[in-house]
Amino acid sequence: MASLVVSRKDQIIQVAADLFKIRGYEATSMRDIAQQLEIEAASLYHHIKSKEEILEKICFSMADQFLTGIEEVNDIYFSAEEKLRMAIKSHVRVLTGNLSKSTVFLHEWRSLNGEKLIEFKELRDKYEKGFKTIIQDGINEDIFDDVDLKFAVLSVLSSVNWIAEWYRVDGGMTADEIANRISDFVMGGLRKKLVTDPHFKG
Amino acid sequence: MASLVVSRKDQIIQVAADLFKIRGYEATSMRDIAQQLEIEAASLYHHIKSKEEILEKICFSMADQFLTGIEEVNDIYFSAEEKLRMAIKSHVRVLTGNLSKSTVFLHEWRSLNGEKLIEFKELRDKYEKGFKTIIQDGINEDIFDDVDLKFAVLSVLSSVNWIAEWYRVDGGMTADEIANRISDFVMGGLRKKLVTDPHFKG
DNA sequence: CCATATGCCTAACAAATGTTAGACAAAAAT
DNA sequence: ATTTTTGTCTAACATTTGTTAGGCATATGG
Repeated sequence: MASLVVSRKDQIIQVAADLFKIRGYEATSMRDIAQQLEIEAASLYHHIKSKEEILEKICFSMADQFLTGIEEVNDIYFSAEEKLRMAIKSHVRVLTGNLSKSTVFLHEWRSLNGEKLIEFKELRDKYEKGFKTIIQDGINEDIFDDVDLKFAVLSVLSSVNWIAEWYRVDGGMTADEIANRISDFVMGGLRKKLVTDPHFKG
Repeated sequence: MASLVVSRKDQIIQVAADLFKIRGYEATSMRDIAQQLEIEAASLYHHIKSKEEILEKICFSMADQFLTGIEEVNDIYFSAEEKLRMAIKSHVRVLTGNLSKSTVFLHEWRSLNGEKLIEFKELRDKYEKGFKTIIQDGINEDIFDDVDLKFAVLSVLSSVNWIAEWYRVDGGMTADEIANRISDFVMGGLRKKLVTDPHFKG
């Protein structure tokens, strides 16, 4: 079943993700996807149940990766700052690891319907909660400013998520370099302003 | 022509923007828009030329507002920090002033075609350049860290743009409050780390 | 060597899409 | 009072959409 070579189904999903990223889910037709694979649209249905199944597979597989990352970080005992840096690193790695799928995860999930949509939103909230926990830890540890929690989380998530809008694989920055710079940046906004050394770089 | 009461055309565009924000441009049909106005789809065409014209009107009117804001800021002589705070304030005001249209401006512009798409991208680049100028000023003035310019701009824009994802009119925060908090936050990431006073709040 | 599974094809479908044409009523302008 | 404008309607259109049915070929496994 699962093998080293990419299954046809996975190929379809990846190609679909690439198109969804560029044109959006609704603007991408099954014939567009098929054309990219040089087959007919009807042939896709021997591998997938429906167009929406493709979207579900993308959204939930990414949700899974993002969640796994932050859960691992929260399981380990570390300082809040260390945790936040690790969480950001994990996030950027997942995101840059599959940019197309990540973009779909971030923007196209609203095309999900019914139970799947509810389920997805729950996972998304769970992920936000993971960051919230870390920042709350930081406030408790007196490391971070006592900023409004929700606001801080949103600021952090906005910084990391916007990467999907501008990151290019050949842009010269590795995932970890980006993660470090973002960490420095948001840390500057969160950390207690006690610094004396002008060359301090966090 | 232009009057105090909202023209039918403007009503259509506003209703369309609201739907585009929720479901996306492609997923919103002319019949959806018509239904919201309690008329038939065909009736829309006495006011607008095409579905895409609606999208164009939304995208370019918002681009105009955002650009006007930052140009005003850059015309005035002020410190870079002051300018950045003003630019952020202007941005948040425009954004919260019409959340639906702003969201369309941020996410649905890719459904534009041909010349209009190119034109729009130019305006968008021009806006980014406005922020870039401010931050460059700050670096020259030795107020901001010598961060990579492009990276800093993207960080700032990510912070302000993500607001569209979570801001609710009844959420208890005014536009200016949000602007101030974001300013504090990004300033923490940009400003030279020379602070000694632990109660310093920028 | 045969049976089965895999992967693709053509053809077709019902539904939904953006849009046009032409008619009719009410309001505004002359 | 009559013309013009404005705003809507019904009806229809060509196209595109996601999807299904059924068939044919190649590879796989007994």
